[in-house]
Amino acid sequence: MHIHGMDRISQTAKETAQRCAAVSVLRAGRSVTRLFDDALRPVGLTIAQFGLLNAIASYRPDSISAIGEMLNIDRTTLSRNLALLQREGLVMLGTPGPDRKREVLLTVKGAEKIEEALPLWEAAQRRIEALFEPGEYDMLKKALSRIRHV
Amino acid sequence: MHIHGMDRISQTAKETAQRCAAVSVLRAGRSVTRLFDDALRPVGLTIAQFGLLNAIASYRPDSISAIGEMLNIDRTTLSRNLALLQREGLVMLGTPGPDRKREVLLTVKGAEKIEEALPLWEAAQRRIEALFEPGEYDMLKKALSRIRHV
DNA sequence: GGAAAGTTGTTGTATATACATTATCTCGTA
DNA sequence: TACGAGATAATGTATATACAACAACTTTCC
Repeated sequence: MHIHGMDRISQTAKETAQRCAAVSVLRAGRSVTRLFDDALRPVGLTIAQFGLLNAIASYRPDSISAIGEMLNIDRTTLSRNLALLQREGLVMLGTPGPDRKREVLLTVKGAEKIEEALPLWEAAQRRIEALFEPGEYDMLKKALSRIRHV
Repeated sequence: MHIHGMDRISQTAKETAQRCAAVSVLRAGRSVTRLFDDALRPVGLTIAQFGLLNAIASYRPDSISAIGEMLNIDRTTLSRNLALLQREGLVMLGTPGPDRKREVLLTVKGAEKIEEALPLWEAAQRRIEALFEPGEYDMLKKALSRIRHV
């Protein structure tokens, strides 16, 4: 096919942009972030914070690094994100053991915050799921999980 | 099924974490970001910057906001990201017209940077595509694009 | 036993992201 | 014509993210 009004670099750039996995995933990431952040704003949580609280509630991690492996987040990022949640009284960080690990615990206030946020999260989550046919959403999650383990 | 050693909130939290679209997408996003950032480090670009340069090369946007619509990025974010690329001499921002729009142009140095980065990007991109069967990757992109337009 | 290597967490720095607000301009309309 | 609505960009502020470097501890291996 002949290409009109477009020089070579522009054409290559267009193909790159269309093909790039990072462009696709990150663009969708900004959309979901906006959707869930908007939904959770009334309870004063971002979706990142809600996800972090849920990870802690799920697994009672015995170290900060353990959360990092679950969520694929760098320890140094978590160090700061947890400091914020601690400041808000939603989590407690145990004193470092002899191996320097710090247990991470949900406070009562943190558990209540999750409960409070849950229906707001559910509404947003349904908006996403409604975009897909049955089974399709699970396939998407499987595909994303494959990327995660690259 | 009976649940062992797990209280109610922990069980709910686990289900939430498994189901949450934001957790899936953002976790994959951190992985791809790391993969591409590592790949592009030798040429001094992040994948966000490479994506932005490619968008500019593709469409010669007549305003900052126009890039935002393409990439689903807030104008205020772009304002700062572009200032950085301008500082590096990779893009030029036109002087605001009477309607306050600023054209965004790739410099020669910017075009060269894209060329230089392209093989590094290609290698990383192939690593992602290799995770999927033929056609599967396209389905993933379609699914993500549906989320993008939520 | 002791040095090297690995693990864990923190801090300095830089980039990415978006909301709220502000400044400036255009345009439609009363 | 003036005025308000909308578009456009910049800036203040806050969160999210990760790499480099560091401190402190454990483990491994000679």
